Amino acid sequence: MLDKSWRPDEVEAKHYAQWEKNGDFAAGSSDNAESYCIVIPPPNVTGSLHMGHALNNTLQDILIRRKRMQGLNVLWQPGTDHAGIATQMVVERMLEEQGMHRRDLGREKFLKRVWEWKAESGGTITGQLRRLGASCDWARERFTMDEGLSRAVLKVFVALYRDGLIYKDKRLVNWDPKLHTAISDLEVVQHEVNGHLWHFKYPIEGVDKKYIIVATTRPETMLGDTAVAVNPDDPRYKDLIGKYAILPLVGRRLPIVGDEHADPEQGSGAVKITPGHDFNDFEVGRRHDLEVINIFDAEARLNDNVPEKYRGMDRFAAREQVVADLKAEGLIDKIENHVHMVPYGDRGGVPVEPWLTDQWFADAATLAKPAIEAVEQGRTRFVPENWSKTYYEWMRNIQPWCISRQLWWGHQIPAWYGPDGAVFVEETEDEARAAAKAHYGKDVELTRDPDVLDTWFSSALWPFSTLGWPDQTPELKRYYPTDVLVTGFDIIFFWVARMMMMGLHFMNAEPFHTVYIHALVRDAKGQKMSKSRGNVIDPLELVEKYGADALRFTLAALTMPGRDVRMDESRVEGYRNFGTKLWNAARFCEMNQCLPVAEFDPKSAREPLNRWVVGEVARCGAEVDRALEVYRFDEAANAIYAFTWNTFCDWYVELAKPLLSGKDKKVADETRAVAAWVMNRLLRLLHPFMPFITEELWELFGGAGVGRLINAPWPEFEEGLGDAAAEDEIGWVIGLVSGIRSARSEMNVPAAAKIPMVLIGASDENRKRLEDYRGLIAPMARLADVSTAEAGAKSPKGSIQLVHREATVALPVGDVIDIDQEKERLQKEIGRLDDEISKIEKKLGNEQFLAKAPQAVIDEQKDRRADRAARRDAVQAALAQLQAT
RNA sequence: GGGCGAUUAGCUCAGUUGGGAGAGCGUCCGGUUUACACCCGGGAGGUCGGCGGUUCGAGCCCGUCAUCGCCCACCA
Repeated sequence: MLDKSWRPDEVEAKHYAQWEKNGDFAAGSSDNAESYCIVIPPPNVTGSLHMGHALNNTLQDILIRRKRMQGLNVLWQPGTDHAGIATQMVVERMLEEQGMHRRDLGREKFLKRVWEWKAESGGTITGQLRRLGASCDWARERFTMDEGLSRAVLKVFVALYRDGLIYKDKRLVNWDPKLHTAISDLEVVQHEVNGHLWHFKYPIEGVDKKYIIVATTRPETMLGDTAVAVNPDDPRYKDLIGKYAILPLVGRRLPIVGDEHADPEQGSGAVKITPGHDFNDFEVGRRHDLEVINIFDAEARLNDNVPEKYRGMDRFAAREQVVADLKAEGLIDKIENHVHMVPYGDRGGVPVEPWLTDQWFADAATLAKPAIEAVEQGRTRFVPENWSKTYYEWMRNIQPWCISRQLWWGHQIPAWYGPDGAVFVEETEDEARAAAKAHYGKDVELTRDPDVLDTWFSSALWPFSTLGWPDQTPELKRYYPTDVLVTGFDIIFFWVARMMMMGLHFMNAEPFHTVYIHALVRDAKGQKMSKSRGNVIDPLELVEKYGADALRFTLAALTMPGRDVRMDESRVEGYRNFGTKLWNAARFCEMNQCLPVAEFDPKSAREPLNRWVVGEVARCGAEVDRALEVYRFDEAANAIYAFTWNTFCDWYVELAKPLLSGKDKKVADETRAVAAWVMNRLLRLLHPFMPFITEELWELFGGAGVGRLINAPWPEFEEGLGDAAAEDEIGWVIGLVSGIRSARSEMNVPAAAKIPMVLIGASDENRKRLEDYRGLIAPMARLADVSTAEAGAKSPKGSIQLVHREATVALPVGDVIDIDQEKERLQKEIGRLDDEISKIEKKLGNEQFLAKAPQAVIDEQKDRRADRAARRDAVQAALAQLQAT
């Protein structure tokens, strides 16, 4: 016997362990069955599960479990990412707590520490994914720095280098002065800052007391100025072009150049040019062949290229000093308050500095072309579709991708330098040595490039590197291209775009046919979850409290296209209750011996109630299929929820009670078989969403010798289950019971009062129905008796009539009803109906409507008019009778 | 500046070939009846952001304004 309520904690671990032990998650290895593959977005190896992961992996698991049940050759490829900067920072912070710096340890020992940390914490997140129920093929788990995946990285790097698609260049990059590394454009985030706009006066050379005014938000960079630009068409400054200004504090001569970059509308119209520390100025410098002066060191402290007094100062201290010094010299025109955007490193949390360094770049523009075409041609499809626009926008304007990082944790760049700086890019040191020997004609000392690759470089290879590439494995052949990638919009650029580029370049085929983009998970108020806001909801706490099934179902039900998921604990609670509801329905079935009957054919059911519910579950199944095919997780979840609670529990189970306890054993047996059959189908439909509770209940409803639910076939419903007649009859019963309940409540009939009912003036069909279903209706509507009377018959003295469709129901209530109150209620009802009727009349009186509306719509309106008119008359009659009493 | 999205019940949100305003939660009333109080039954509550247009008919289509959110770019 099942317990009274569902205890997730007791069974979840048990079932997961069994699934894993039985190899239920293992990829199918048959080449015959159709294959279905999802590669997991690899979480950071040292991370822990947050709500975004929970959503992302729940959706994948739903897709995967369903396809597995459908008998496809399924692989859900799991793994983790080494997460270069993030992981290195964590270990650095741990060292810091011991008063150490990574440089104290040296590269080798530091890396050893990182690997130790990985060994220590690397299992956390995969353990948490298991807790969630994720049915990944764990035996195939990969890590981006595994031997195999590292080999793929080297091969890709060398190949792209040889194709000229990777190159080394000296240009301005975003430099993170805290982490001491270059970062890509994508890793820069703009923060709004309340700052100032300083207007400086630069003296014009050879003209006493004449100045050109330039404005800046970054005074300290003036120490690196090498020109002043004005717009060539600006009449104010035209004459100054070709002349020189003198840089205060430094004394350098600055050519005044004419350049379109200077906007006459902005500031003073003249702009200081610092080619070494500003992307726009760098371009201006190129156009005018200006000197590029680097004034910062790696920590953004001023270096020896500035006057002595500023050397070694932090950039912000230097800013104050420069302003003070200029002020002292009377060279500040004015200072305005100014709100502007300042670029920050997304990891380091300090403003990044445009800095001139040697870096490796990938020619993203070239790689992007086929990736754009793949989406244009529909070989890869975004769901929801509008994300393709975002993708195009970025891909068509893509900049060179800076792929080198001045870190230690990651894939070290396979480039070796000879004594004269000649570079040898090879997959191994031996090959580099050989290449160097061929180049120099003798063995020389080589030094390896110390930089590592951007983490996203290896992630870009994930869909094929995890399947074994560069080896031609059976898995690679069977599962690439993969089917769907499930991810959040925040990494379309970082990851999706790059996988497209690399996949198309190296595999000659798009890495996935569908990219399903889901939203962000926010808190109940719609705020982004963040540690600083303190509104982070830990998915594992919710799992602890309500069970993994409840969290999963919540995430699925809240996943609507184009809208963020607002995680409200009350919803999780509600879906936990849903699990309990299902549990109790199962318990009811168990108590009534509603257990699977072998070879039972639902079409053989004779009772309309049974025929009806069979049709309803088939309809629910069709809806789940339809919704999941178009990634409408919410609609699928809601269909199951509504069927389970409203259809099955609220009506079927209740209406079945009299049948189960009735004298007709055949009917009771049929009902038992149908109830069990429905539970069986329901559990299968629900399994992808709520794998644990359904697996637990499968022991009861799976039937003899069918094994575990995870391996059960996805339900397919043949045509013609249920029928229109049964639907009609049960619909009528439900409508009648609802009507009576509503009237009882409005008439304040005590709930416990069992009263007789007379159905007056019903059609022959409905009189028959009432006869047929009185046994079902009476207990549901708490009636003592049910009978019918001819049309126009008076209801028994002291009774109340209520109107149901074409019929009038008289409820004799003795003295429990307040007659005046009831009169009032009927008056109101008449008023409502009159309003509705006049609305319809107006419509039907409109010639244009009659001329132009489709016939079906017109007929519908006529039916409504007839229905409402009949009800109005009936209520009117009831009122008249009431007044006569 | 460019793009995307939102605005419907107290709250969170559904609502597609344009034709009777919905769900969950909350609230109020009433209830232990073959499972379930993590339950059952019933009710109240909405000028569908404003204005204009198309249409016989608009929550839905078009225009416009307002407010809010996100992404990209720029901001001397």
